[in-house]
Parts: sequence; C-alpha cells; structure tokens
Amino acid sequence: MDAARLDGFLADRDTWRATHCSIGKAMDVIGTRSAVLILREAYYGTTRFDDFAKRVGITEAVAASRLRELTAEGLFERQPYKEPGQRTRYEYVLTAKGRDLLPAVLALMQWGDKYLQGECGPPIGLRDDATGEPVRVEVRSPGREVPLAELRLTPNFAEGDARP
Amino acid sequence: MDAARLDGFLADRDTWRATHCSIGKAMDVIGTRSAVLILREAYYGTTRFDDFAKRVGITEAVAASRLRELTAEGLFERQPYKEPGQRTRYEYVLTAKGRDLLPAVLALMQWGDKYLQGECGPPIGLRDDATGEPVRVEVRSPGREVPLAELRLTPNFAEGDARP
DNA sequence: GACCTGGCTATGGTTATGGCAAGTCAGGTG
DNA sequence: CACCTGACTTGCCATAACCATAGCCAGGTC
Repeated sequence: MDAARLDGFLADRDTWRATHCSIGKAMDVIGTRSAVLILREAYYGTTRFDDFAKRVGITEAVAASRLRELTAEGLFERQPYKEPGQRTRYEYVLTAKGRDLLPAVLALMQWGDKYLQGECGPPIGLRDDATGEPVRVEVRSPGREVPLAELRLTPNFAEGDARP
Repeated sequence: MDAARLDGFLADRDTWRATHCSIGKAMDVIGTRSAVLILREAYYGTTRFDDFAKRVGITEAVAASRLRELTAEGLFERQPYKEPGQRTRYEYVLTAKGRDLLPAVLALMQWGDKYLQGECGPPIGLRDDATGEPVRVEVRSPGREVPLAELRLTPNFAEGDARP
C-alpha cells in the first residue's frame, strides 16, 4: 500500500473526519481557476487590473470579483500609485500571504510540465537566479526528499477536541 | 518589485500570453475542491468508493463523477480486489501521476496551516518517518531554498511558436 | 429465493464560475 | 468643456459543481 503513515487515533480512519483540514480551507480561498491564474500573473510581475484581466484571459467582471476576494483574504494589498501626468490609481501588490502560495502554484506547474504537455515539454524553465541551477518543488525534511510512503502524520489535538 | 525575473521575450509582458501554461492545464484536471480532497484521502490511504464519499464529506454522486474523471486522467487506477466471502469489487489506487501531486496538496496544507487556522495551529503535523524530522514543501535549487525574487523564468520555445 | 451490502445511477434543485456586451465614473489632456 | 483612459459595475445567460433523496444491481449469505 502506498500512503502516508497515520499516528495515534488518526490510524483508525473510521473514527475521524478531516473537518478542519487546512487543505479544504485553502481550497475555499484559491479553489478557482481564475484565482490561481491571477496569482501566477502576480508572480510574473503583474499589478494592474486591466493587465490581470488581459493576461489571464478572463473578463473584467471576473477579474474584479476575484481581486476583491483575494484582497479581502489578504493575499493582495491595494496600493496607490501615480504615473507622471496621470491621476492616482491603485495596483494590486502581493502580500507575504500571497507570496507564500508560490510553492503550491509552482508544484502545479511542475506536475503539469511532467504530465500534461505531451511532446512539447515544459513551456517555461525555472532556475535559481543566483546559481543558475534548476529549481524544483520538493517535500522534504532537512536532509532529504521524503516520499509519500515515508511521511508520518501526527495529530496536534486530542480526539474529539472541539475546534473552530 | 517582488516578482520572478523573466528571461528573453518573456520580459515584455505585452507580447505574450501564458496560453499553454501548465498551471492552467493542471487546474483543469484538479481545479475542484472535491478532486483535491479525494487526493488528500488517497494520500491518507483511502481506496474505496464509499470511504471516499464519507471521509471527504461529498455525496456519492459527486464522488462517482470525480473518481471517474480522475481515473480517466490517469491519477487513479481501478483495481479488482476480493475480501474472503465477498464478491470481487474495485478499488481506486493512486498512480505515479496521482502521487506526484503530493507536493501541490501538501503546499496547500502548509499554507493553510500558517494562515487559515487562527489560534489553533496546524491540526496535523508532518514528519519524516525515517528521521523524525519535520517535513516542509520548498521551492529550491540543489543547494538552497529559492525566494520568488530570485527565481528566473526562461522560455523553452521561440516567440510565436505554434504549440498544441 | 429473499435479503443484504458495496458500489454506484437518477432526479431535481441551488449556488458558483464564467462569458459577452454595455455602461459608469473620476480625473487628467487638448 | 468634450474626450480619453484605466478601473471598474451591471445585466443577462450558460455551464459546472455541489447537495439531498431515492433507486438500481450483482453477487454473495441465510
């Protein structure tokens, strides 16, 4: 069997449900295609409303509601800026919370590169700008990469504990 | 500015769109909440239809269509099994393609643990079963973790190149 | 041969996500 | 002061994702 190892009461899968699971909560925030692609564009350097809509390929209506949601969730901040001879406008700037989703987004990219591009291979390569070495997303402990079968999950709370 | 560095023609954001982007393609496959949570349960060791529906907390109808899609995409394989005194049934077993999404799913978990759990902290801890060390998802080159601002993106094809 | 059980399918309804097209609004330019 | 432009909003409509309830089916048990 190829699965993680479950510690403590987690081992008996009939007695608990992952109700407060961070994965589910994360999916509530960035579970839509447009949200993830807006993040991608932000990582590529986009900050303005129209650019998000155009580059992601979504309508302005969708861009508006998604940016509103992501800003409300604290992934973006609206910051005023002023180009010379223009009036003050607002741009959407990544916060630390938004930036910290980079591993999740790049992990999707890495997986898509491997399994969904067919003959063509990855359209874009990732490198460490400091060293020139290729960059990968890895599940690891300090010394090494950890495969699924050697991952141990431990509960941080008592069985039946009330949680928000 | 906090963003990746774009090489070659990628640098001029007005001349290209990420149309063949692996992130978008990946979102087409696992862009739904139920798909990701089914993967989570698979990583926890679930293989049977009813268990997926119950443990994820979705209806059997949703579990059926999602498992059908994920199997068609090659993330799961339907394998016959037989318990003594029972007839032959089928279970859903992760393929390498499904297993390789672990970094993406754990990256979501890690992010949710950090930003969406409030006072409670992470409900579940991850450790390397071999060493006991904590496990993290990282964007890294061989020697070190790479922050967004030091990530360089290089195109693997010519500008305007036809791609499927 | 009636019954049970795991593994689904069917029906009906709601909400979310998205597209297209058109309109609004504030403020700077000519 | 008419016009432009970036940043939205509004209206309408299609599809997808989900829920709840109910029903079906194959093959084993009693």
